[in-house]
Amino acid sequence: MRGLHADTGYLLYRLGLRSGQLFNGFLQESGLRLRHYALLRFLATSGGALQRELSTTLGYDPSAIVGLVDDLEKLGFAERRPSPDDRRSRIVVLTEGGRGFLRDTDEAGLRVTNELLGPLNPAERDALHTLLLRIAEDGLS
Amino acid sequence: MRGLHADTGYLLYRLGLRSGQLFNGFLQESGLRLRHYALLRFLATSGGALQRELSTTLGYDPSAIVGLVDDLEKLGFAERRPSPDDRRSRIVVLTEGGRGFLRDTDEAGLRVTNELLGPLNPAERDALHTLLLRIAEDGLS
DNA sequence: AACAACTATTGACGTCGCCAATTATTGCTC
DNA sequence: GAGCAATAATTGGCGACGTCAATAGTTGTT
Repeated sequence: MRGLHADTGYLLYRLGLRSGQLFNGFLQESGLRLRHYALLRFLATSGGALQRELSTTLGYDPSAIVGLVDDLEKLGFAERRPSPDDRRSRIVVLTEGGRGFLRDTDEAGLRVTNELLGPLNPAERDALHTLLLRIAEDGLS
Repeated sequence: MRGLHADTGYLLYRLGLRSGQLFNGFLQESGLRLRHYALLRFLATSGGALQRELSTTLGYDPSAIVGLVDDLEKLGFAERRPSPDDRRSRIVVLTEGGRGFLRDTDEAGLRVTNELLGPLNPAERDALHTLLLRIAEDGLS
């Protein structure tokens, strides 16, 4: 009979939970959660996005995006702007406050990842990241 | 600025979600969820366990274990037996029905993992599993 | 005998993923 | 160009989940 951790899928599930907990722990003091952080980071790389794009890229339900952007607007980290081509859409952009927040927390985020990947040396971390990326690109985002 | 998937921790979080969804999808028809399946599989390897052991090993809250074992008892896949040494404890054991269920679904579980790890060849899957196991053993279960 | 520690259980709270419905707007098509 | 399907954002609801507090019963210790 196969053991509990004999299955890679189950391992991924459990480690994903643990990773989310660690991230949320470090974000706790700022009042944000992992979802907000992911959204901010994506905005930083894209320069601005429709909420629909955020939904498909981040994999969150459109209804979830609404609340997340609401929260970020309240904190002054992002804002909604009307889309010139399509009045149904809103373009979400990072504000200067949001950029500052990312700068301040970037190092802390790395610390969390370090804690998570504790027993792995740099080469192994690279290998793991590459493998996960391959899986992620197949069917995800 | 680091990209969205530049962080291994976030990748793990997202893939963990996806893995859980896949597993739950395949379990849907049986009325169970991933948590039940993990519990059954652990029982199969251990031969029987106190609920407290299940809680620490699987990482679920003790209160969650109660409901899971309730469900499995209703389906006749497991049962609670009094512990001879300690009347506070109950020993949860797999029934013949539970063993049969595991036999029937074992192959389907492998299919899910195959789907998840689609783009990886066997050697890569081994490497990934080994790396994840190393992380898991550090602080988890 | 009294008290701290532990097991299982119940209940509550907030978050999350998912789905349905609604409103405003756009694009298609006839 | 009038009618209609499709789309974007939003609201609300439902079940599952992680977490914590509280309780009853039991054990071990001192």
